[in-house]
Amino acid sequence: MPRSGQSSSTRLRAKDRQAEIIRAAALLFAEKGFNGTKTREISSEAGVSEALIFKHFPSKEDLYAAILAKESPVPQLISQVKDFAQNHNDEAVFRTIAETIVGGAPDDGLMRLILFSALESHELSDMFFQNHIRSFCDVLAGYIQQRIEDGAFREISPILAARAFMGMLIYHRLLTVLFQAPLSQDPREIAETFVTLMMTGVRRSRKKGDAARRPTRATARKTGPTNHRRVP
Amino acid sequence: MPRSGQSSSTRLRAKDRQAEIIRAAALLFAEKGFNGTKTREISSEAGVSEALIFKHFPSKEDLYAAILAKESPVPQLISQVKDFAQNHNDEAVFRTIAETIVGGAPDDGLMRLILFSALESHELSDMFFQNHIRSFCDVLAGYIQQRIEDGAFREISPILAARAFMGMLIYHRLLTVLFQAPLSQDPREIAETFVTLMMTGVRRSRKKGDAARRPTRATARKTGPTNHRRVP
DNA sequence: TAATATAGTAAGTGTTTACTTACTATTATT
DNA sequence: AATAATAGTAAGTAAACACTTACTATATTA
Repeated sequence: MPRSGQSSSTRLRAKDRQAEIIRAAALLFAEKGFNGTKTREISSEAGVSEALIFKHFPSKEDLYAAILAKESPVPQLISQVKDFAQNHNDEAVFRTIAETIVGGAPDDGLMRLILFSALESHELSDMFFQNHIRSFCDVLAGYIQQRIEDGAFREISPILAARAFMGMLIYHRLLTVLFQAPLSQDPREIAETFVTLMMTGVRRSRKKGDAARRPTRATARKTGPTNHRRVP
Repeated sequence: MPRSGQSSSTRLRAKDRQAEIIRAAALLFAEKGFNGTKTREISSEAGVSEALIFKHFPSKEDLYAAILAKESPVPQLISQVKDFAQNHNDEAVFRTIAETIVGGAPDDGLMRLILFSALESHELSDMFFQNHIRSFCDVLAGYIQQRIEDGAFREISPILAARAFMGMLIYHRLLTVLFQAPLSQDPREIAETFVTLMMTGVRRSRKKGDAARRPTRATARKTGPTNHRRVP
């Protein structure tokens, strides 16, 4: 008689089982971090024995790496934004980004994974950050730079302007993810407030002599047209 | 002969020793989080035996709680801001906050502690967050609300405007703390860029009919004058 | 200075943890 | 149907962990 007992679950192909283990592990790593998650919990969540995890992944570290290595949904958004950017549709560019992020992307689990991996400074953290956050800032900074050259935006450091906008959105997301601090407004309303604030802040006003008191030209030029690729 | 051996260190009073242990522990908790830090490491960093830690703190959890319970340097900044606020000195209000945060407060260790405690969701995390972050938003939102009533700022949700500004600053700080993504500009220049962006974005423009296309009055009023205390 | 309280440690203890070993059950191939 | 390969597990193991115990050293005070 079969001694294996209560295993009523199906027997899967290696790839499918790995995917299932990754799913379970990602859930727990996002919830409790790398050090806070035990391999026994992962196996339990995946519905398999602990030993099987090590059949598929040499170590807990490797399993974690496999999760961080999964590609992000960000590039899709970026290409979407680039379409609007080519048409110089400022409002669409900002609104698309704002509504996506305020609307809940990256989702709570991914947000927590990004933060945990950054804090616990895994080898792949930098790449993970690059994929999910920095690429956004780079694209946006590039667009702002171009719009300054067009004369549509006032002279402002493109990197800082991009960081400022992403800051509004990511910080908002951070508060909701980390501290369950929900707002009464609905996401689209929130997004629009941020977009309006940003666009009012960067648009060149029609009237002359509003550009404040410091040598703005120096600031905008000092960063240079290529510099925005190096820092988020 | 004294068998205790290499202990050339001084014998301290309980309070001083506790402070030293807390210092060592805060350093390590900020670096590796609660689960990533071992009591043996703490004792080593503090230069005492592991047993002594448990003489002073019943458990590792209690030690962590003692660190989170320490009061923050934030209230001082808040009172400073309130002075400017009473004089309706918009630029000073925003600039003081911006220069403080961009200038490096909270420091790297505190930033990491806040994030770790939020992610690992300790009992005291909420209070810790309240003390270090939310109070800022509350004060700022209150000020913005008042300036809207003064007619100095356009009608915008005070909570969202406050979040937006704090977002620029905290996100900027986050990037430098977590990803060592330094900028070529000096902190004051960076702060000023954020301040200008924010003030341009919220100030009521002199010309009529600039307030965009949506019913701004509804948005600003819906949150109400007291609502900004409930959410960051 | 003897008594007493305080500050400190060396050497454990039971439990948990990442990972292994030695085996069984199921599927695919010939 | 026999063979080989794959998918899976029960029962470990050595090390690491938070925390104790039983003791020693140094102050303070009557």
